[in-house]
Amino acid sequence: MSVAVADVLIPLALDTAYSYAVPAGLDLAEGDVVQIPLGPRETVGVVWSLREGASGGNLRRVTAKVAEEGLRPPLRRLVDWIARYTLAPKGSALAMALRLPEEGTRSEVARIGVRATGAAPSRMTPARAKVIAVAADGAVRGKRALGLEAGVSSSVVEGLIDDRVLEAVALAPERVAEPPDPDHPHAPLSGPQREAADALIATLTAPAPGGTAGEGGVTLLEGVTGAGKTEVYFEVVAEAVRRGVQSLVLMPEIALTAQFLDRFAARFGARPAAWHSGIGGRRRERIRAGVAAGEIPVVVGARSALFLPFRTLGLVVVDEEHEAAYKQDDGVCYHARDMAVVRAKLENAAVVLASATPSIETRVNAARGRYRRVVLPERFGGRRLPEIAAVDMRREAMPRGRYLSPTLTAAIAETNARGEQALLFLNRRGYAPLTLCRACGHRYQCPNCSTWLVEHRFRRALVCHHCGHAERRPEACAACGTLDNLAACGPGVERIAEEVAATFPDRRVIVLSSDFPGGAERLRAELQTVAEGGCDIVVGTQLVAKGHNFPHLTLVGVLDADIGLASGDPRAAERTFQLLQQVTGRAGRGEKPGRALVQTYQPEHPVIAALISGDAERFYAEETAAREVAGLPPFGRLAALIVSAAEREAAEAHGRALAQVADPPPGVMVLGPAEAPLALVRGRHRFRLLVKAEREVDIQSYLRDWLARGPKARGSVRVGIDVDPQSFL
DNA sequence: AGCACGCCGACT
DNA sequence: GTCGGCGTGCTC
Repeated sequence: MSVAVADVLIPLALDTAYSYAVPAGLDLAEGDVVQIPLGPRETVGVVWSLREGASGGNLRRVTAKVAEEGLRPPLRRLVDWIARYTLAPKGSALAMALRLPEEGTRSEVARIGVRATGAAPSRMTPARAKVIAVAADGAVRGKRALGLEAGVSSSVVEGLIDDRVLEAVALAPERVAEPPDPDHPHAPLSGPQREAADALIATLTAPAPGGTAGEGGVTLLEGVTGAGKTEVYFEVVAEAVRRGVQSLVLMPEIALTAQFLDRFAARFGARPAAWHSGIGGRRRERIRAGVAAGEIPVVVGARSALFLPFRTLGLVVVDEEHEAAYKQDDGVCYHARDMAVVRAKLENAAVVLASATPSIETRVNAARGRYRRVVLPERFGGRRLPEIAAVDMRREAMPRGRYLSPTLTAAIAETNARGEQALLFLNRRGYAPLTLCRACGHRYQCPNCSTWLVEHRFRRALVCHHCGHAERRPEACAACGTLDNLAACGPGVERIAEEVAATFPDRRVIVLSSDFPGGAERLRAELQTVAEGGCDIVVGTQLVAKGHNFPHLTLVGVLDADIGLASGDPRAAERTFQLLQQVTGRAGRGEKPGRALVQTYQPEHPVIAALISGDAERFYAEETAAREVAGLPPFGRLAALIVSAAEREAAEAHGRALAQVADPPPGVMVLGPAEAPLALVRGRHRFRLLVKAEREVDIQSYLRDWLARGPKARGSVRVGIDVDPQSFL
C-alpha cells in the first residue's frame, strides 16, 4: 500500500518541508497553497513536492487546498535559491513570496453596480429625475458614483432600486491599475536616447511580432544625471507591453513618489500598479491577484515587489541600481538588485540596471562582459553638466567658527544676484557634531552607543544619531558643573544656516534634513517651495542629493567634501564619490547652466580629483585596482569561512560546503556555501553576522569582538549581502 | 509564528 | 513561598 504524500513548506523559520498525507480525492499539484495542521493550529503552506510514501504511516493530513493560484516553478526556485544563498530557512524565504492574505481580507466584498431597466418609476421627484437622466444611457455605474454624478444622495438610488427602475448588477472589482498604453502620445526621444532604447529592446526575450527574440541577460544603462534614463527604460517597458510580457520596475522606496508615478502616467496615459510598504490590505491583494492573472502588465515597486507572482515576467528594471536601500538587512538578508538578476534569469527575462553612478560591482560585471553596457553620455536637451571646481581650504582665509569660504560666499552672492538658487550641501544633521565643556573638556557621549551626541539647537537637545537617544541640552557641565561653558565643535546644517543668515540677512533660506520639523508632509511642501523658486539658499543634507528636481538651482556648494573619506568602510571612497557626483549634478538642470564648488582640504585625493575632472572611469578603475591591492575583491566576496572542527560534522550534515581558515575564534564556526554570506553557529545557537568590511581579517576581528560581548549583549548579528550572486547561478 | 516548558529574579 | 520574565525547543 502506498499513499500520496505532500512535502509542504510552511512560511515560518523552518528549513525543511513537512510531510502530510494527501486525502483521497484531493487533487494537488506542486506549488499549490494548502491548509495544514501544525501543532495545535491550522496554517497554510505550499506543496514543495509530491511523492508516493510507503504505507499510510502516521502522517497528519492536508486539510484543504486554498483557492489561490499556486506558486509557479520560477518563483519556487527563487525561494529555494534565496534560502540557500542567504542561509535563511527556506520557510522564511517562502514567507516573502507568500505574504499571507492580511487579517480581515474579507472574501472580496463584491462591488455593486446599477443600471437602468427602462421601467418607469411609480412616483417621480426632482431628485429621481436627475438620477434617471444620468442613468438613461444604460451604462453600469457604481451606486455611489451614480448618486454623485446626479448630485443626489445614495438613498435616492436605493429607492429607485426598490422601485425596479434600476437593477443591481455585480461589478468587476475596482482596478488597481489602468492598462498602460505603450503608444500613448509622448515627447520624442533624443537620438542617443533612441539608440540606447533600441539596444535595450534588442535584449528582450519576448519576440517582436514576426521578429526575433533577444537573449536576455543584464544590461547596465549608465547615464549622467539629467541624461533621461527614465525615458529610455520607459521605452523598453512600452515595448515589453506591446509584446505581451509583464515588466517590473524596482526603485528604492524613497524614489517611489507620486511625482514618479505621474511621470509614468504622462508616458503611458495611466498610472502603473505601485507596490511598496504603504500599500496595504485589499489593494495589496488585488495587485497580487492582478499580477498573477497577468492582467497587470507593469508594476513599479520597492524591494518586496521582487516576490510578486508574475505570470509572464519579461523585463526587470532596477532603477538607481547602486542604492544601498536595495539591501534588506533584517529577516532574510538580500540585495534586491542581485535577487532581481536571479529572478530574471529564472524567468528568462531581460534586466536593465539603471544608474548615473553605478556601483563598483556592477561596473566590474560590465567590464568583465557579464553585463552589457549602454551609455548615455550627455544631458538631455543639450544641457551641460555643471562645471565643478575645488576650493582648496588650505588657501582660504577662514575665520574661526566659520565654514563658508570667501570663494563660495562670493559665488552665492553672484548666483542670487542673477535671481538663481544656491544649494549648500553638508551631510551632517543638527547644529554641531560634538559638544564639549570648555572648563574640563568633558565630551557628551551617548549612554548606549560609543558615539558623540549631536547638538540640535532648534530642538534644544543633544541627540545620538545612532540610536535616537535624546536629552535636554544641559545648562551646566555634567562633569564639572561649570555653567554655560559648552563649546559646539564643528558644523551641522543648522550651524551653516546660521552662518548664511548672518552673511546674507535678506535672503530666504531653507534647511532640509531628514529630521525636518513637521514630518514628511511639510518636508514635501518645502521641497515644492524650493522647486518653484521660493527660496534663495538651501542648506541640506544627503536628503537633497536626489529626488525632487530644482530647476532654479545653478550653484551647488559642497561644504566639506572630505567627510566620509576617512571612515574605515571599504566602500567609503565609492560612496563619497557617488554622493558628491549626485549632489553637484543637481546644478543647472533647468534653463541656465550650473556650477559646483567643492570645499576640500585634500584636492588631490582620488575621489575629489575624479569629481573635479569628471573622469569617473579613471576613478573606478583606480578604486577597483586599489581594492585588489588591498586584498579586497572588487565586490564583497568572502574568501574564506571560519570553522571549528568540533562543529564541522554537523555543518556538513546540513550539506554546506565548508572551508577552514587559520585561527578561528574558539567554539565558533561560520557556515555557508563557499563565498556566500555566513551564518554563525555557536553551541546550539545560530546567528547571522553583519560584516560591513569585506576582508577576511575584518570578519575575524569582528567575530572576536562580537563573541567577547556575547549574544545577550548583542542580540543577533548578520552577515553582509555584498556578494555576487552570479557565481551561484 | 505560536505555544509549552523550565529556570532564575522580585515581590503580594 | 509564588508570579512571570525570556531563553529554548517543537511543530510533519
